[in-house]
Amino acid sequence: MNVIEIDTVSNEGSATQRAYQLLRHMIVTGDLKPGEKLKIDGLRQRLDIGASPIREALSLLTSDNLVERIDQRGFRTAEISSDNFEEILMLRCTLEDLALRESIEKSDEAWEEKIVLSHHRMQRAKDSKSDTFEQLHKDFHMALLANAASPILLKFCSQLYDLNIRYRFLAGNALNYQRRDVGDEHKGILDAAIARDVDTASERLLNHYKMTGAFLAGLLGSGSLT
Amino acid sequence: MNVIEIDTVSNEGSATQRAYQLLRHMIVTGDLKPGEKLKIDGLRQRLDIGASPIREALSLLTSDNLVERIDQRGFRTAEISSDNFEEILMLRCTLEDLALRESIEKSDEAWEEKIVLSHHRMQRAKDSKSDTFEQLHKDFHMALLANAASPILLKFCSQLYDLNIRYRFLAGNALNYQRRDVGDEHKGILDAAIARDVDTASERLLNHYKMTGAFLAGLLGSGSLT
DNA sequence: GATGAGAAAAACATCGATTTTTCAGGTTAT
DNA sequence: ATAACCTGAAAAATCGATGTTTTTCTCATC
Repeated sequence: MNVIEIDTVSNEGSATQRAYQLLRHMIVTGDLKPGEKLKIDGLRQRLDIGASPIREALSLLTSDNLVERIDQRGFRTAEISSDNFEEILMLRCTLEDLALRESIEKSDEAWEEKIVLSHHRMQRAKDSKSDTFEQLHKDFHMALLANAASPILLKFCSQLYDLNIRYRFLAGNALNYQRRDVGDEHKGILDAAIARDVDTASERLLNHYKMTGAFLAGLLGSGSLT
Repeated sequence: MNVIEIDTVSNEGSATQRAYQLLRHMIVTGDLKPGEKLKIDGLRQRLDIGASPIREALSLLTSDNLVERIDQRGFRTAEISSDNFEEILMLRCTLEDLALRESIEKSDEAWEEKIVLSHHRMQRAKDSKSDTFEQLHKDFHMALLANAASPILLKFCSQLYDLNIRYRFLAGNALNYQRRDVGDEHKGILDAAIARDVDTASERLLNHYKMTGAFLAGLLGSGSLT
């Protein structure tokens, strides 16, 4: 048993997990374009992972709505459309509202400390590489909901978050995103959550989504993404 | 369009699709018990399908929350618990309410005809083999929602339906289920939907779920399923 | 009688090769 | 000119074999 950790990132976990993470990242960030055909052989070479793990990873992504599987005809990345975007936005508002209320209702000190911490980490990374910021941004939003004792609901929220962020990346993320006063919005949500003010927190959270949503919907409508 | 028996699935489509359908059926009906280890080799022999398609099918089922994957340690069916059941019930009520309202709002004659037809088919199969009835029962419920132009929402509803029906099967489905006046409840929902009476339809639908839910929650609480 | 090391067995994960299916282009018949 | 029909290349799906990890079992030791 040789414990030789040469390449921590690329060699830990199963090949399937690695393929899943890599592919998801590539799709969400737009590295693989909407509707693009995903040829097994091409990906096999590009990721240096065998066909079976790639196939399994793509099957997993299918259920995340990031990949479509066409029987006997392979896989392709999910298409984008303004209808699709609006549905995601609508569902996020409904489900995150639900989750946030439950999360705050069950709140305790440990949870409070976690959201403060993840907010701080996100703030600190405001100007760093967008990948890092985006991860911390997701962490913050999921931390807000994390106290809801509803695993399925949280899974839905996480999926919808990724579907949504994909549109943001496709629109050229950081550029326009951090220009609005998102910092203030996050602080506002955090404060209301700490104060256990459910209604205010929820209202601010949904507003936060709808603002970004309206902006992206504009882009989609104008056809600059298709 | 022909109403085909489920058994005809044996040779059509890809091996992965077959494995997926078969396994899902086996899990939902309780043929594979909650928490049971799913040994690839055993399933390979039992279904007469190679390991790769089975693996892929299990990956798909993982994202349906019917199977859990433990890295490097294989697959097992999802556990059951009363918490899990209550979450499913809660989410179904929220999401189906949403979908039903949108579906009725966008209603047209074609949709109206479809729900009448699927209701009739379900009624006709009331006394037949439970598998057939259950399929038509799901068809009816999904037909009610089908007009909602929200593919993701419908997918969530379908997933939650399967998660829920699993509990019904585990409780010894048909036995107690058809004893209550479920026929009347269905008719009531159908009538309200045809009349485009959104509030009544939604109220009846949710009641329909909560009645079954309360019964099953009782069983779960008493520990007769665990 | 409990414990823990180490070996054997089982099961998982992955790869390479083979089979099956689809797709594109050109050909023939109407 | 168009539609139906081949045909070969490309890709997907699947199988069988192989390498690794986990689990089980044995047996000596405390």
